[in-house]
Amino acid sequence: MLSTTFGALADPTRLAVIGRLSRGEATMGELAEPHRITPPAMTKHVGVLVDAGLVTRRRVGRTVVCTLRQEAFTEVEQWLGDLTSYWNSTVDRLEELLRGDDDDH
Amino acid sequence: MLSTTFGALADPTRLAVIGRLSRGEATMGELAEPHRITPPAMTKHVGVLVDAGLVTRRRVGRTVVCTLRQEAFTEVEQWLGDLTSYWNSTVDRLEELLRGDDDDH
DNA sequence: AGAACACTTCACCAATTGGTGAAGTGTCTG
DNA sequence: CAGACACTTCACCAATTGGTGAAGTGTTCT
Repeated sequence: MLSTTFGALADPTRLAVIGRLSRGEATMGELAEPHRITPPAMTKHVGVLVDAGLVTRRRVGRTVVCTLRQEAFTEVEQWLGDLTSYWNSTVDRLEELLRGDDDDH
Repeated sequence: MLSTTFGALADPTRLAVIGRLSRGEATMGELAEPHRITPPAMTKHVGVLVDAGLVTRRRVGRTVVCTLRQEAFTEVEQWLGDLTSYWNSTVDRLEELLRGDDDDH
């Protein structure tokens, strides 16, 4: 569900993790490092992102490497696109009309 | 904060409210009607959306009319744009390389 | 084999969230 | 002015969330 995706993004730490992962893969330790946070807390945060389908985890040696699943963001893009395209086709036109910017009529 | 915005969108009822308001203004009653939910619950949901800056409320007679604040979504658009533009400029190129689709080099 | 490392799982806690019914506030209608 | 109407505020509740320290798991290093 889309609300689950937004729920996963509804936390500054997790948003920062997404930002970090958008620059490339990272281990749990690398993700935790900039945030004054304990390992269990980061495990939970990444768990939320994995459950929402935004991130994948795999074991590499004794580390765990996390990767962003770009496909998961297409749903959000779609939703936002639908929302804003509607405005562009109706509200903006109406505003133009109200302002009198009706040159092309 | 962006995480607050996502937090406001992290609920199916509130997502439906946003969808409804994208088609035009609506009263609290109109917003509550399709969701088997009590008035206090809808007051809370809309309150969350107002606090996040996504919606404005104004009294009209004895009803309360809600309106979407489109500007609030530009922050999300910006964030999503940054995220995906990065993939388009690097990851896709890398994948092309790995697949051997390097015709234009 | 034993120690160090990089997490994860396991209680556990305080704060927040989504819901409720009951009572309160402001507005229109007869 | 009395009642109906459209909410909102007020406790209150159960479930979820974000955090912790302590103990457990799997991997590498010596």
